[in-house]
Amino acid sequence: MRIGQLAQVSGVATKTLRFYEQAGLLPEPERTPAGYRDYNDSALPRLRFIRSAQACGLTLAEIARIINVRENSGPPCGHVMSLLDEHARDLDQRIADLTALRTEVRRLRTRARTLDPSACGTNSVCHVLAS
Amino acid sequence: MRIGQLAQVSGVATKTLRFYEQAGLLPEPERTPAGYRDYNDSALPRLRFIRSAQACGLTLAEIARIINVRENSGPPCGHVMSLLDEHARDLDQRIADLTALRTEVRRLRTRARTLDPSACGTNSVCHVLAS
DNA sequence: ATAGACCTTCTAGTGCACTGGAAGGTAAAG
DNA sequence: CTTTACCTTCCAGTGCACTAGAAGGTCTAT
Repeated sequence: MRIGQLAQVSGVATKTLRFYEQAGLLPEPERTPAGYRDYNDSALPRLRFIRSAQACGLTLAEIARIINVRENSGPPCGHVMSLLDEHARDLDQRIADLTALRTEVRRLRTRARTLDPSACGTNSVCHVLAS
Repeated sequence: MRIGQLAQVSGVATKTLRFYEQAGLLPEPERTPAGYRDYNDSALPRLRFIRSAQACGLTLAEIARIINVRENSGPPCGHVMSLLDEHARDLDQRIADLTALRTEVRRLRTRARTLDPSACGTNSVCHVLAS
């Protein structure tokens, strides 16, 4: 399977496939005599794995690390579990931060409707945001 | 007031102050005969405004735009209100996305504890993440 | 034979908000 | 006079995940 076809069936751009290979996410494929990449059937499940892991919020570096652990030390379950724990905590934090921010933005927006534009002092940029 | 002192009292790094000036967020200050930046009292409230706006999730480009509107067309209230609306919607979306992601990550993490590492097939990288 | 579709490598750019470092000028203190 | 601290400009790098483009090689169809 050549790179364009893999891009087609996987939905991952050609450029991205080469980039993943260079980043250690995809193994180096065989080459045709002309030097064209010739992927075997393991490439597609690997790409699906990468997409699943990405969808969980893992970075490419973390995914590469999981693949590396897998190839050198067998099933990376423990490693993956601690990564998931870490990301769950991270998500808790980010959701809390964004929720607080949303509350503030809504408050400002509501306040903006009750303020008189002409009362906006010339010494500040905006009396809605200046708190 | 020289740049180091302004950095001190504002808590914004010297490099960042020069960067803000270059980005149109801070007006170009006076210069001493030696070419040193000499800030007046308007710089500090301006920096506070930038910090407030940033805390609301506005980008530097949006903040620069608000400042520009203010300087050319007076109080930017309408513009600011639509920006706040937009950011509130954006926050809703991001919070919903992250919450869904957190649910999924927790589900995988729970599942990982019940799966047997030795049952992890050799043809996949990780049976926890491969779904 | 030639058009075009596809492939290769390499370098460099995107967006965001800074941050770091080099090379050099200036001011105040000892 | 020299050290030290501070200032200047300019260029380049950070992290993340790609993405773009140039210059060239190859394969297939007409």
